[in-house]
Amino acid sequence: MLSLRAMSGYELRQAIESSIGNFWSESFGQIYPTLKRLERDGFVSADEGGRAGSKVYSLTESGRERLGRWLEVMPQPQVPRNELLLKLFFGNLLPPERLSEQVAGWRRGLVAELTLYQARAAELSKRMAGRPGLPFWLMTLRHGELRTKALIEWCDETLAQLEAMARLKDESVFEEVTR
Amino acid sequence: MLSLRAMSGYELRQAIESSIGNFWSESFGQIYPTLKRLERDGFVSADEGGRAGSKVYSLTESGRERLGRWLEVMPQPQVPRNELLLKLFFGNLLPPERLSEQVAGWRRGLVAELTLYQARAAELSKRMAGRPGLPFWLMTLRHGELRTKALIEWCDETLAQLEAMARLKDESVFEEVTR
DNA sequence: TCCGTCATGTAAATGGTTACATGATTCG
DNA sequence: CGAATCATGTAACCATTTACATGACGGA
Repeated sequence: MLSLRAMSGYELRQAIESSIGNFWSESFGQIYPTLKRLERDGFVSADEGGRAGSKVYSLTESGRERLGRWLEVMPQPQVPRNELLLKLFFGNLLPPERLSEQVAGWRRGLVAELTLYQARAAELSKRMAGRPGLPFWLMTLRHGELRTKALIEWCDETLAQLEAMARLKDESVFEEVTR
Repeated sequence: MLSLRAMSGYELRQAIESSIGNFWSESFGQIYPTLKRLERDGFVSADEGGRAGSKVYSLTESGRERLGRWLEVMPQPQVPRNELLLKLFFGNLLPPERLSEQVAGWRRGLVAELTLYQARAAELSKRMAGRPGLPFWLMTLRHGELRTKALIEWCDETLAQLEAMARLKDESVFEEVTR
């Protein structure tokens, strides 16, 4: 983030939240100690900020070089954790309606996410036109868009199946009663 | 996992790896202390295993009830972390070819994942036919399939864009030389 | 003057992996 | 008999969040 512009720790967090918040996040408890460590190691330098006690950090040459080397390293796939899927895996221990609620709730979140991606892409294209980073920023948004669309599709498919299961269960109860 | 059958800590890990490994994982360093804690709290009980010193854990009634209550709680969305996207975000600091390599590498991993999902779904449907959990297990695999397909699509789109960028850069170099 | 935001930081707790140590059993 | 696998466990370390404490500054 400091490669884009010099910032305080506080601004850093806002910048992270508003630009890469969809796929990365950091808390103050991470940011401040890390800035100190980076300063100690000469990767960033601290200057007096506008107000008393505040500091503005900027990337040093050494830091920029280090960033470049880090960017070149292929990231290894991380272990995913998805609590909804974990619960769904044990779905037969729960009435289908309960599961439907959870999937539906998740779907609502995804739809909100999706509209956010699309709005942000439109806004960025205007506000940041000509900036060298723009194509890459749009790529990350597009990733979110495609991913979210696929997951919404999955929710719809899954909800339909769960509903069919619930209907089947009701029918068998009906048969039991009429038999 | 113990709701499916009684297991040792070692088997537990294998079971996790082979069934929900796509969206969850646990290490021995987590498993063994957790089993002790669960036994202390009465959620699981330990019996003598087949070999000396080994224990087979099973879920108690209290544990099954607790599991049921946990299943009902809606999971809150977790903060995602995607290192590839993080690097892509700062893509203008790197030659496009370097980025292409990374995206292509990721794509290879995704393709392998996808074939695994499809193979597993076919195998499960046969081997576990009639089991009450089967529909839910297939749902989690279907999630992986749709998600992975979307991400492969994104990779293709992104690779095309990166290539176009690289071509554009080469052209402008060519112009500089011929001018 | 008081509230909201800007701003920095630390301590405690949590969650999780990795490395290490140890030993039983099985199979070729 | 040696290697692979089954099996349990602990200690160190790393990453991360949350809660807390503190205070500056600007504007209503």
